[in-house]
Amino acid sequence: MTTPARTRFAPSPTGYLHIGGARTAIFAWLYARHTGGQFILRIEDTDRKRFVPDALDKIIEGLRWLKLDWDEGPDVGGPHGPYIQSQRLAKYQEAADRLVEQGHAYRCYCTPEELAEMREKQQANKEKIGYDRRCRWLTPEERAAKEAEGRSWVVRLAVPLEGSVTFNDLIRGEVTFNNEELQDAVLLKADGYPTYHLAVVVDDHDMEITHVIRGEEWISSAPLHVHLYHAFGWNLPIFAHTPSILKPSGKGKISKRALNTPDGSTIPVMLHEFPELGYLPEALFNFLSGIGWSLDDHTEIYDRETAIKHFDLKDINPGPARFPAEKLEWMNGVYIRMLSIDELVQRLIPYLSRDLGVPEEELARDERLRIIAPAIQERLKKLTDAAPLVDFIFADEIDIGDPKLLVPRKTTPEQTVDILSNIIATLEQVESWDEETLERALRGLAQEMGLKAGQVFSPIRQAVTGKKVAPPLFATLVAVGRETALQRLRDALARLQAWIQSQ
RNA sequence: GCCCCCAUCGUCUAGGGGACUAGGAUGUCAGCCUUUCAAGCUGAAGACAGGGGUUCGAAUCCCCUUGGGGGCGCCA
Repeated sequence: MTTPARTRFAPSPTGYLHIGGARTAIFAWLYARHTGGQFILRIEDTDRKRFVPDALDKIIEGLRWLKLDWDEGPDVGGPHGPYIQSQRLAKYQEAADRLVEQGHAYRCYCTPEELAEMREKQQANKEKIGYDRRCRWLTPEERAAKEAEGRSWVVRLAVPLEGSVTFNDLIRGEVTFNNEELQDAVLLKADGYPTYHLAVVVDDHDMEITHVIRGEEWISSAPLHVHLYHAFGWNLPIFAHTPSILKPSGKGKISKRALNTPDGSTIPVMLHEFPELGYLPEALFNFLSGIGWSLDDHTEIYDRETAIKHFDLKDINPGPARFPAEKLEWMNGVYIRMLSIDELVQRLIPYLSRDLGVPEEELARDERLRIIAPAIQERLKKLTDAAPLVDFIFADEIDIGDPKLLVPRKTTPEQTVDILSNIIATLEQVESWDEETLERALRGLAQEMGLKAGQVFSPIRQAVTGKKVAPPLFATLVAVGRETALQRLRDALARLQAWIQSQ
């Protein structure tokens, strides 16, 4: 067994959590659980301008829905709290002061306007863009003058001017940057809030994080963090930069809003959208864990216990991956089919209630739903697919549409009148209303009339469900019930006759 | 523009010098099953980006090219 790891997921409430972030969270969670360590949730809310009020709730809801539990976090507490960065400001300020005192950082008095001007000039002259470190070289007198002016300031890291930094990434191996490429990044903003760079390093150290697992967009700021760890005199954690998930088109990484797939359908990208769209959390978990990582060379469907057992950060494939949307549809269907009937019904109820306008308690009591459930189970890719498959059961009246739809292929309307009459007669006399009896009776009728089974079945389907495509016929009839089914057949017959007359 | 990361079937992946005539899955196509639609079963097509090395031997190691991704904010 590996030594217990402390990993964390640190979302920022500046927006909702997308599946790329959710996948990183899954990896961090899996590794903590695999090593028997702890998983920590930390909120990085140091950007006061971009704060989105309900983002945090949505993020937490989503993580809980995925059943990622954390051992320490804003809502559960822990020995290293608080776990919300805006409540830890004093720590960052102290840390920044310390760096300034020791000469690892300095106060910069440049205004945003001055910096913008500088960048413009750099662009115009095709120079390298970046802070020119003008405040790094200020003499004590100049500094005193700026302070006396009452100018506000930020704290910047005094990055080494020469040499290079190398750090080890568990997924990618050694990564080296020349110090010349690095910026004197801002650590503490004028409003007293830390930037990401200061806050992560201070918190990860403070919270004893052993493995920093985050998206690959952070890889280019990792050298900054390494310098910060050195400046503080702290040991480096182990880094693991997760590959990003690209749009299905492969153009750019996944961002906000639903995505268009090549076949014209759309897929959601925000974690909180998945529940309402009928995806199962265990399916999404399995699916997301399989992007950039695989259990072995042949297993696709596995539960989280199995994933925990086999997971290792070093097995993550470093290459970016497109979002394989079709595979999720398939996998969600697999998970739906693995549900017991009781569980399927339970999970279906909220969706049917929402889409059909029937109260949940009523659906829970309605045995017709339980009867039809086995018949629709293998037809569902998402829980939301159920409503259009069963709506006829709960409808007061069926719109059969064009009466011609009652007429099977290779059959005339007149013959269909005959067929329907016989069906009604047969069903009126059937001794019991169960699938087996109905099938025997209706197949017998077809044979008697010298018809193919489909010629008898399809008018029934159309009359009872109003659809060309519906769940298997006998289960459908049983679910609808004898009286309703017969009534719908009689209505259909009447409409067909009326239509023939009018021709 | 500069820096960093990456590169196996359309897509997600297995592979970490000989076990590779490159495995699985999805998607596609065909057949079977069949009352519609599914599901299921069977089968087919389908990849080591290109070029140089290293080696007896390279999908696997090195270099270059190409292509993709990311970063270059008082945003995370």
